[in-house]
Amino acid sequence: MKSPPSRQRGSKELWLNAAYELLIAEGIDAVKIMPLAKVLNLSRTGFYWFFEDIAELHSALVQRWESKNTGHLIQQCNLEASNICEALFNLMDCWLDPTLFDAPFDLAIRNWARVDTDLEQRIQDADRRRISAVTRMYERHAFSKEQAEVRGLTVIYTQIGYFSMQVTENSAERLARVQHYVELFAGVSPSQKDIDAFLSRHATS
Amino acid sequence: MKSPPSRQRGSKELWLNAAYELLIAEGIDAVKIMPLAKVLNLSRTGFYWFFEDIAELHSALVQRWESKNTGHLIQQCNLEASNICEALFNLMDCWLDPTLFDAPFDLAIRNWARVDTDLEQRIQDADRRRISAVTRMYERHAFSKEQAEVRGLTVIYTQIGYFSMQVTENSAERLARVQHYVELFAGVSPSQKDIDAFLSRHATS
DNA sequence: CGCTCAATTGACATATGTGTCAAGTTTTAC
DNA sequence: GTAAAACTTGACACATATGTCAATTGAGCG
Repeated sequence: MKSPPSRQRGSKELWLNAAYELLIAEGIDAVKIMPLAKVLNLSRTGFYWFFEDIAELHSALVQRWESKNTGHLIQQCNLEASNICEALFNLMDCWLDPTLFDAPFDLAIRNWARVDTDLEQRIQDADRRRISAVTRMYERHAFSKEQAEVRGLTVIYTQIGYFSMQVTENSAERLARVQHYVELFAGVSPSQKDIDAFLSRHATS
Repeated sequence: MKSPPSRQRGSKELWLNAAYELLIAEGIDAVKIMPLAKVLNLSRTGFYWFFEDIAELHSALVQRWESKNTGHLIQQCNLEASNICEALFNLMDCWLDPTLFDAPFDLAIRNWARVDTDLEQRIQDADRRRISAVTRMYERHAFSKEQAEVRGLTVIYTQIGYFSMQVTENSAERLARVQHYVELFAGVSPSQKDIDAFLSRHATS
């Protein structure tokens, strides 16, 4: 059995978390052992007790990403909804709830993939799964295959574009804007009932 | 007067062009003097004859970007159009004509800005100008201020998202898709006349 | 107490990057 | 033809990164 860890100073998680923070803040090129050691106040070489080399740290970061963002997005698309607006509001929850979707993480991984062929492949798989989930959502709400596809693509592009541009709106602005996005992507105005349900989900406590 | 240059091996443009290629291919962290020298088959130190230091090279890259992408996008928004679909088709020319909009360059600069505060400021200015141009385009075609704004934002986000995701469609697919984007962003189907005008502009010779 | 083993460390070897400088080599212009 | 301007170079000094290794620390246990 695992006894209470009562670890010494370092640990795999400690290094990994610091790497995650650096990746998000400055991109993969900043994720280097020496700066991490400085931040953690550990000796640089201690790193090698937990990881084979820097490649292993990098791949641990990718695993963390894979087991997070895409899953939640697809889950939101598959929630029960009685009309397209309600379904879109469910999806838009990802825009507003950081526990559902870690946008800075997604962005950082995406930028990294620009210089890493393997990772690019994995991203494109994830993107296909996301787009397909949104497209099927449209199809369930009586959109033609072609309409569903264009709207599925556009919704995902818009989300990535929004995050890529690092828009700084306060949450009230964003919340108000979402209703208009839903109208645009649905092609019809959402009912007051659906708007209210959405707003109450995101009410500031 | 300036006599015909008939340069020796190096030149400011030579280094700058190589830097531009590297920036696009691998991001700003790859734009370093040693690799550039290797590519150009020049000695590393020759660089310092043309540039003060690496910061000057970087700032030359930003200047090149500023004097290119945003201008053309705004220009396309301001073209005369008799309806919103025609106007959107004009804008979408930027998606299809690399001389109007250098998408990889835009992306590379955008990623770079994530770790450079000054540059981030300049990008956000450019984004504001782009969004405002699209918004005013909608307003000229009788959209309400609020509608125009949401649609202006969405069009720009979609464009950035599309390029960020490095979608690989062949030009026929993309051309077909554009018509559906126009329909979505206009809220009405484009006339056959407007479609034809658009298609003939982008006919493969 | 002192053994053991997980965790940590500093010294070493090596690679890649920046920037300076004095000494060269071409061109061009008179 | 020659002198000045335009350009190139290798040697040097220095900083930051990766990875190996043998020696050391220190917590817990018998």
